[in-house]
Amino acid sequence: MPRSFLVKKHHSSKKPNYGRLNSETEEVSCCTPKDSLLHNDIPPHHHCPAPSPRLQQRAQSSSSSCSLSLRAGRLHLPSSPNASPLSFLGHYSEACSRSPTEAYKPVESCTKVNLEIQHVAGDHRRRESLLSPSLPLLALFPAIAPGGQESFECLDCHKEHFSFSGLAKHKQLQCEWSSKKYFSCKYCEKEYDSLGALKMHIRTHTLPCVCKLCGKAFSRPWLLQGHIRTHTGEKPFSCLHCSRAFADRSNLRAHLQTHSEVKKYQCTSCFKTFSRISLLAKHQEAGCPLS
DNA sequence: CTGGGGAGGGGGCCC
DNA sequence: AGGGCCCCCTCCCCA
Repeated sequence: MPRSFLVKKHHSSKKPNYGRLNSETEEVSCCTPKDSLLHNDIPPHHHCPAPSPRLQQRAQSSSSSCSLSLRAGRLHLPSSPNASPLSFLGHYSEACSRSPTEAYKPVESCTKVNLEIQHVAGDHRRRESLLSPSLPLLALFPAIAPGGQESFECLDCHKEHFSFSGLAKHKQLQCEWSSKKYFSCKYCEKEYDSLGALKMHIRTHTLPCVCKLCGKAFSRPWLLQGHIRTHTGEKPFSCLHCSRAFADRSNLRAHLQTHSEVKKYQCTSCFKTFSRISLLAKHQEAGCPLS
């Protein structure tokens, strides 16, 4: 049943880091733009698919640093336990020396590439703890501006900076995109701006509350409670105007509308009122005679 | 077709 | 952070 009207929409295609959250009690995920790149755009298997649409879009959009970032994700970078994020600057020139086609060519071990990136991610996270909010990994790769000067692009808002510290400060204090976190559901496309909201949503997939009487599963305990009332016949919500009682408060509220001469929902054309918005919608869809 | 009841689901808020 | 509750909503069914 579609409930999309209740879901917050973000103009973001962020995807979660499920590996990180699988260690938690529920399979939920948090991702920043950085995480998205680390864990989704660079595939952790051996078949290196084409660059993701997001990266392709960025690569085509203009910035040389974006282009580099894409290549770096496909390059077979040597492992070094002491590698810092900036050690990848050395690979920058290697990447630029290759043609785009070559740079995108699948390498022998994408897993190793992925591990390298993960290593940088770990290093990056240490840096991140000092420069919170997060710094995207790929922002650590400089581009060469037309004048020959290195520039560092914020991959969230695409603003360029001429020093790493400038970029860091921007990410920490100015970039609105970087300060936002998105939490995406692994079972569907919905995104939330808080972990709690996502956990709540994921319960609608996992349905942890099971009725002992009929086995039907629900997302929340109080939904199960309401369902159990259908077995017991309990109706704790009574109408003050008549003798009717209801098992559900919402249904009592809807019922109370029937006692009101002026219903809550009114047609703006004929001014007829309806007890439910769905009835008003039906009225308008059927074609209000005065509209 | 309309109105209403029953059942269930969603996010948000509060504690 | 998690549970309980609230409010709003939809869908199905029936009179």
